[in-house]
Amino acid sequence: MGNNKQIQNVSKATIGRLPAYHRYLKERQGAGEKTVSSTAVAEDLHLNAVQVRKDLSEISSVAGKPKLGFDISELIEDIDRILGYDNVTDAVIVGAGGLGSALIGYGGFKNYGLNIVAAFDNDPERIDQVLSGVKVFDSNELVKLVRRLNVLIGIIAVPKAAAQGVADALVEGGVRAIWNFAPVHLSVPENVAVKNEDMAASLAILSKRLAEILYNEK
Amino acid sequence: MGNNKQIQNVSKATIGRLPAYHRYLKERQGAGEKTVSSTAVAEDLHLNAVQVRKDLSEISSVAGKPKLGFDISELIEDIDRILGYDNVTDAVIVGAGGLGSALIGYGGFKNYGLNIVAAFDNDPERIDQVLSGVKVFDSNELVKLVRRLNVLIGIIAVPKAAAQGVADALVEGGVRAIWNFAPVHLSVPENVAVKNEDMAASLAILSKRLAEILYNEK
DNA sequence: TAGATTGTTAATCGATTAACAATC
DNA sequence: TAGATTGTTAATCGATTAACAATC
Repeated sequence: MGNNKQIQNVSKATIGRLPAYHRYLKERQGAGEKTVSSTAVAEDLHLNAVQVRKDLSEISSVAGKPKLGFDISELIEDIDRILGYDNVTDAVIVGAGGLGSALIGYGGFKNYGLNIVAAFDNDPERIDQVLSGVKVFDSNELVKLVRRLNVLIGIIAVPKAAAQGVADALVEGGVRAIWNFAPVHLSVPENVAVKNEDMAASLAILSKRLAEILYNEK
Repeated sequence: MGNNKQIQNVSKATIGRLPAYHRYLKERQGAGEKTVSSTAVAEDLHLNAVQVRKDLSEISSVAGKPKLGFDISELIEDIDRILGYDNVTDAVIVGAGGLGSALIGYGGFKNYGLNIVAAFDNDPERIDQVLSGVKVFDSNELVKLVRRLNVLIGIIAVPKAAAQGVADALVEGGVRAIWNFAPVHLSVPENVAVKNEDMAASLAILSKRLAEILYNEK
């Protein structure tokens, strides 16, 4: 019942699935549906039905109804609130090269509650450019600007040799969460969250599955 | 003992950590070290020492020596072999826009055993371009070309509306593993592996940790 | 030798899945 | 009403962590 479900209470595994539910629910809503059953969600997303039922009942502020299922717009609101999609958070990105500019250009992060307010680079050719509406500043200004803008999230998209230095600067500027696209382990204080986007790890897992598949049909 | 450790026997969680070990070991090797203890690895990568010891003993073809630790170059070779970093696999990428060209330009995948041999796009402005040495072909040629090149891995970096169609074409061409950067669930036959690079899910998990940190010091 | 570090067994933890009664 | 679908408890699974004897 209560309307105060908090992100803290929801398991990490469930949180990781919420974006997929959100996309799916938006899609069904767009198709004019009003309710959805966990059975249907499970089938379409290729998940276990019990898992979906548990996830949805855990996050839903309104109980599902036997025979009917869950109210789609209620669920969407709940996920919006839990993941903070409704109140956008500011972030900065460091590194305006290939990956950095792709991330800036993607633009879709706004839908996920993330608003990139500034980019940083130390290449004079990139400084002062405006990429997809985001201005590139000199890395020297990072600490000062991050502090002034009161930004809590930093995205690292620099070559690996530079990543730790950037992390240090972000922390010094007051950032409390770092999304790291550089293939290195970052050392940060305990009270700063780091999420590594480790492409090599993803690729390793995909290769493992591929190897299994090929092996099984040998 | 035996030199035939296979990727199949190693747990998924361990596989996911191997790339980080690999990077770390390369670094120590570069610094002139010959052996390394799991205690040291654990400390530097902020992992649990028992976990590291278990991972390393699981993958190492040569047992670690009490007091000394593991032989660095042996470990590197073992990981190379398990993850297939030693025998490069060909892949194609579909979508040569912002993210696609960033991935192509990254180039570092070769170190991870992945060689991008062709790109596809349906935008006439992009077709026939050569990005970082990779030629962009017309998407119409995808099935034919993938089949002819005998490529087993496909990378999807197209807008979400196009992703399922691309997946179908890749499968038709004979691809057995798909690395999907589009924010959609793909339906593929059972004997095709899919690894979703779900940025929204990563971001959700990072936001959760940030929320916890801020909550705890409220 | 002494002790740092290994390998392995057992305990714990978190997440998934199975089973089933409750109910719209 | 009948039955599809929920919510919840218990069983299972995989992964992590703790404990400790073996050993270079």
